[in-house]
Amino acid sequence: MSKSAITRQRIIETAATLFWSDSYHSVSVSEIAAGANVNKATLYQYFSSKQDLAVSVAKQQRAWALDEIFDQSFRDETGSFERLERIYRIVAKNHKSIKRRTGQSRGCPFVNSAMELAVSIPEVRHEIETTLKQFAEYYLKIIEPIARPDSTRTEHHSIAKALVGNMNGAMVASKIEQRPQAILDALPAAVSLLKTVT
Amino acid sequence: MSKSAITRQRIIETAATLFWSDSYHSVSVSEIAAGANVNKATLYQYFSSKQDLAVSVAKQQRAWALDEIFDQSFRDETGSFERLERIYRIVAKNHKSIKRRTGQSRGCPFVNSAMELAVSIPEVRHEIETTLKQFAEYYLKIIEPIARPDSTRTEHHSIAKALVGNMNGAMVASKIEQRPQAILDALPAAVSLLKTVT
Amino acid sequence: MSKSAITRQRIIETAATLFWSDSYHSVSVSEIAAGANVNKATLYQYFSSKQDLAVSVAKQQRAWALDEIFDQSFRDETGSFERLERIYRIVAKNHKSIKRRTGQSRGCPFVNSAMELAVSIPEVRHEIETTLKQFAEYYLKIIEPIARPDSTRTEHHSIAKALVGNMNGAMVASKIEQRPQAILDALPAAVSLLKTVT
Amino acid sequence: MSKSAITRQRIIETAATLFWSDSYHSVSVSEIAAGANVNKATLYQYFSSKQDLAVSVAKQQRAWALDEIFDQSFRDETGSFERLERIYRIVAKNHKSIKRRTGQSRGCPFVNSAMELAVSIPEVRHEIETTLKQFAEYYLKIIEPIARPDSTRTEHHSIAKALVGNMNGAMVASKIEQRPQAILDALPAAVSLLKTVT
DNA sequence: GATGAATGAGGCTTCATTCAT
DNA sequence: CATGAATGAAGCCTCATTCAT
Repeated sequence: MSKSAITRQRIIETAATLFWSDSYHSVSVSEIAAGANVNKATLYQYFSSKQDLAVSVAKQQRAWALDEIFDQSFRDETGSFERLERIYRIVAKNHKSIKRRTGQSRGCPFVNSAMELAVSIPEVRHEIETTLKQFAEYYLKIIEPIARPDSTRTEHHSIAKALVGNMNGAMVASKIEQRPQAILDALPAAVSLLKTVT
Repeated sequence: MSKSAITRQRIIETAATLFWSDSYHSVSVSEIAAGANVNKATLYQYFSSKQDLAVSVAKQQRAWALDEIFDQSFRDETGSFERLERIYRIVAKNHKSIKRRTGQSRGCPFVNSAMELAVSIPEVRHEIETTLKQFAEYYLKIIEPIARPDSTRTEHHSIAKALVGNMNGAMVASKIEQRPQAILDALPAAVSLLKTVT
Repeated sequence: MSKSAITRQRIIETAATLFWSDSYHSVSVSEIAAGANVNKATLYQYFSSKQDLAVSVAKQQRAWALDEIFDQSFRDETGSFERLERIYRIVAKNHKSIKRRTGQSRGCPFVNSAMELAVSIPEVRHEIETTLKQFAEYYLKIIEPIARPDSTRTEHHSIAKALVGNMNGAMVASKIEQRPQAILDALPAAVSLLKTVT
Repeated sequence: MSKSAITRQRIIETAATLFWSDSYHSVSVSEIAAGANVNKATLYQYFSSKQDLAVSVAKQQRAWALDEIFDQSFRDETGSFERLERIYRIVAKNHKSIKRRTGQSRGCPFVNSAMELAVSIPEVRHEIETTLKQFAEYYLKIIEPIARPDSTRTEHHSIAKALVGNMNGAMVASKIEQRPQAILDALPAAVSLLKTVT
């Protein structure tokens, strides 16, 4: 990775962390630059605006989530229910660790950003829509192997979306109640949704 | 209602609308004052700060939601499944109408505010936590009449929370996909969750 | 005293206290009104402006100082040196008591107001100039009985002014060092100044 | 001096002049920025707040006073009485010149600021306390060479403080009477105070 | 005479962004 | 490519004051 690319990456990581720790608007460009150890003007050589940076953050976070949550959960040859459970366990573990470290239950970076920025930065909304679609693809791969033979692709899609929704709802609860355990609490509902196609 | 109370109410309503139409940070106090036809200084005689106003908005929105969604859905003597369905229908109808009028699918005001403000205005987070708890109470009243006799209160609570989560997930989807229909799409999952206790 | 006069007096007293406790600009008309238990609009029926109130306060404080400090010190038939000493003792006692009660060494209300307002409210400066002139009159009455026969009225006036200056300097020190004792510390210099005409 | 340092200095000088010409509260940050030919935001890159600026002004003014008044008066090898006189002459000349130029007798910047800000900006009070202590050191250096051999250090300190007080009282008079001559009027008292230790 | 309600103007501060080296 | 320095615009909030009853 070139020095440029490393700097760029550092800025994105810093911004991602700061945005997630509170919100897009509560973090200033100055703070991001300071956190990434770059001059503010330098930051603007990598990103044309704060909004642009937010879009890049959203993209980067998608890559992270796919890698660290979904690919992880699909790594071994295991059954669908186990995969589903793994997803929830990884996420919950992550959030519990953050809570331990920072005292905060931060919720889902995608949901957070989308709720705050959907209107004012449509591109962020679009990126997150794409992200959630990709999450749904993974859920489809969980559903299909165990689906009743007579079940339709449409049904599968609905369940996949319901599973995305279930997770998002859980993340919302986790943030509102400041209780990462809320994520695991939502696992049974996910399981029972999955069962409806079997 | 006294003149004071009317003015105060007008400010809250304006703020609620504006916050919901984009976000807390994207709306300035000046805009709220202008929208409510009061001088900025007048606004500050009713609310000690913008944050304080956000808290009042959160409280007011709770009252509205309970009145217009949950109480509405419980008005007639009907079955649990119908009540559940009504909740989703009222919400979906509302959001579709807003979309028609404004072009926007705004999502849930509680989820929106909570995601943006949970960290920086803890009192808003707290109010919304309370709100969702009260929503869960209504779901409990839907669950209990039809629950298996051997089902426990703990189970009921879990389902109630899952239903709140399902709705919140649906609202998130509705906002991210800009598609109020997402709310109705989530009804089957809600129904199937409810069935798990019957 | 009529009810009106009482209210007016209460406003002046409140304002005097508040101005003295910090400064003219650090106290708002709202605070004064609240402190005096009157509506802000009522306050404006008694005083045409905050500046006008400041002028009235300056006048009132003159009356108090003459009564409680100078007339007190001249009450009994005693010698000049004792009278001089009494002035310093009364003032010091006062300021020590305030310090005990509030933790603050507030300095001289005349010097404070004059330094802050001389430019922007010339009438306040003028009132305070008059006040200090009247103080000098009292010092003259201390000087004359003991002055060398060959000393001139001009000399007496100079000493009187020096005594006023000595007290003001002491009040400044008392405020800057937050130490009311500074007032008594200045007594020897006053005495030695007085001795120069004997 | 770096460009930064020059800008910073320019802001301090402008603020010092403006504060002195009326008062801290009567001057807005906008006016200071305009006077220093910088954007308001630039000012805030050099000073974290208006209060912070006031503290820096107080420090700068100390340096000026020590340089231009006390060090000047001590420059040549002369006697104590001459040095004392020089201090008063320099100050008086200064104030007369300002009065000629601006029509105002502004008084002492330290006393002015202290009286206005002692309560609300304790750090300003502290800086000015330090300043006056350093002035007293100079007076000590005037006292010691001519003090009676049997006089004590404590006495010397008292006289030094009395001289500071005498000057401050003179500055107060100069401002209240709008008459810089009041400064020179106070010289005889200073001299006679000095003589008390000889 | 008293007061609840309202307000224009302006306060301090911070923002995202750009210039010039 | 990096950065020290600068900035227009806008943020939230408070002020002294007045209106209308």
